[in-house]
Amino acid sequence: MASPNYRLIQPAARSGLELPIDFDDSLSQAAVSTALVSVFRGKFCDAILPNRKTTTFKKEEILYNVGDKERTFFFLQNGFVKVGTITSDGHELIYDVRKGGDVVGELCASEPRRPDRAVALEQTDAIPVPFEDLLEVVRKQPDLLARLVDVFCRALNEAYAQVNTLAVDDTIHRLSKVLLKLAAKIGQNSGPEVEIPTYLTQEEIAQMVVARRERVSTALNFLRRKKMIQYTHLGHLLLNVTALESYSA
Amino acid sequence: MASPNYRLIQPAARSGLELPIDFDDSLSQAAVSTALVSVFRGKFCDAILPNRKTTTFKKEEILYNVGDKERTFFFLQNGFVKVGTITSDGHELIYDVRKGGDVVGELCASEPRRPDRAVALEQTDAIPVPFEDLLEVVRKQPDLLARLVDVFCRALNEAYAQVNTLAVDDTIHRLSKVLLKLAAKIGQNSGPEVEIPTYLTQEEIAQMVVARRERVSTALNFLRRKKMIQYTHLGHLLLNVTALESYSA
DNA sequence: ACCCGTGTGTTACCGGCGTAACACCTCCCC
DNA sequence: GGGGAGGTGTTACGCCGGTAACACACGGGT
Repeated sequence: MASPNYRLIQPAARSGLELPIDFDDSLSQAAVSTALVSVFRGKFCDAILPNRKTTTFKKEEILYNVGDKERTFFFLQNGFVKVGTITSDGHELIYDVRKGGDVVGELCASEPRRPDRAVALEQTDAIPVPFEDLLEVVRKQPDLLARLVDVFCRALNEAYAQVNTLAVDDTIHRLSKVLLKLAAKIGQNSGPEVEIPTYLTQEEIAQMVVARRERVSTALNFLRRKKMIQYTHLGHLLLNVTALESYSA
Repeated sequence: MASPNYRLIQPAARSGLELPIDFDDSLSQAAVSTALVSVFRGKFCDAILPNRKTTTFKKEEILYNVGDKERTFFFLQNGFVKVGTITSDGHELIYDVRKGGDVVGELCASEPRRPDRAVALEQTDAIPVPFEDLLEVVRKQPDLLARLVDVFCRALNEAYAQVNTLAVDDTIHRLSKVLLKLAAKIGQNSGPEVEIPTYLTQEEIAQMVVARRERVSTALNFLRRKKMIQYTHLGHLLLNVTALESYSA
C-alpha cells in the first residue's frame, strides 16, 4: 500500500504550473452533492440513529461483501466508501463513492444475498441499521417515506446514467464524467477548483470508468496537459469543473 | 411499420427443423417473472386502483417521454411497454420491457423532469396514478411499504446487472442475457421452449443489447444455427432457455 | 402491377481499446 | 542501502465492434 506515486509528466505539464484563466464561480454548486448525502440527515437521523452503536472501519476494510445475507443499511458518519461488486471474471467494478451523511447497503432490500459490496477508502465510522428497523421507523413516521423513496430513486437514476455513458461515450469522456460525479458527490472547494479529498489509485478510477488502468493513465495525463485536472501534494485530484463540464458535454 | 420480415437463413438453419434433444423441465421457473410483475398485485391494486380510469395506448404510443414533468406511475393492466431513453447522440436505448401487472414510470420520484420514457410495444391499458397519491396510500397502509421499496430495489438491481454485463461481456453474451431477461419477464411457456409474446425488431433488440443492429443480426443467426433460438410464424422469438443459460454463464 | 418503406443479412474497412510487456519512481522494511 | 512491492507512464499488436454500403424480402398504397 504505497502512497501517491504518480510522477509529474513531460515538459508540457512541468512547464506551466499557472492556472487556466477562464474560471467563473459557478463552481460552488458543483460541490453540492446530488447523491444520498443529507437525504437522511435531520429527521431521519434523529429518528433512527440515537441509541445505536457506531462501528469504525479502517481503510480497505469491508463494510459488507458480495454474498452477505444480513439486511442492514449503513449510515456513514464520516469517511469515504466505495460501492461496487466483483464481476464474474473476478475484476472489481465500482458503482459509486459515498461519504459521511450518505447511506450504503440499500441494495439488500430485495435480495436474499447482497450482489454488491462496500469498502472503506479511508477510516470511516458507520452505524449499521437492520432494514426491518428502518421500515418500522418509516411506518411510524410516514413523513420519512418520501426520503426513503428518494434514496432509491436517485441511485436508480445514477445507475441508468452509467448505462447511458457506457452506451455512447469513449474512455476519455467517461473519465470526465466520473471525475465530475466525484466532484459533485465528495468534492470540496479548494480555491477556484474542486478537490477530491481522498486518494484514489488509477486502478480504482479505472474500475469506475470501466476501462483498463493503462487507458485511464493516458487519459488522465491528457486531461492534465489540457489543464483540466492537476494533483495536490497528497496525490489528491484537483478538478477544473467548468472545463471538464464543457469537455464532457 | 411492416410485419416481421426476417427471412429464414441459409442451409444450416433450413435443413434441420427438429428441436434440440437435451431439454429438461427446469424451464417452467424461467417464465416466472423476476420483475415488477405482481409485486403491485393484490393488496396494492385493491388499495390504489379502484375508481381510477384506465387509459389505452396503441402500439408505438408514448406513455410518457423524456423531459415530462408530471409525476405519475402507470399500472399496466395488459400489453407490453418498453422503458428506455434517448441518448445524447439521439439514439434510443432500452432499459427494460414490462407487461400487464408491472408498474412503469417510477423514475419520476426524485427528478423534476423524467430522464426516461415508456412506449407501448402492443396496445396496452394502463392506469396512471400520481406519485403523491401513491405515497398517501402507502402512508395509510404501512404494510405496503416493503412492496414499494421492493419495486425500486429490483429495478436498481437490474440496472447494476446491466452495468456489469456492459463491463465484461461481448455482444453475443449480452444478447443471450437480454433474451433470458425477456424470457423471465414476459416469456410464456410454449411447449419445451419459452416464447416472447410480442414482435421485437432487431433494432429494438440492439437497443437493449447496446450494440449495432448489424451485429445483433449476425449474433441472432449465430444463435439460430446453434439451435438456441428460433422464430414462430409471427416472428416471435422462441428461446431454448437452458441452452442460453449454459451459454451465457 | 409497380414502387416504396421497412426490416433483415452480409461484407470490407478502420478505429478504439484490451493485452502484454516494460521502464521508472517512491516508499518501506530488512 | 538494497531490494521488493505497489503505483504510474508508454508503446506495439490484435481483435471486437462501429461505420458504410449494399442486396434482398415483404407488404401496403396508388
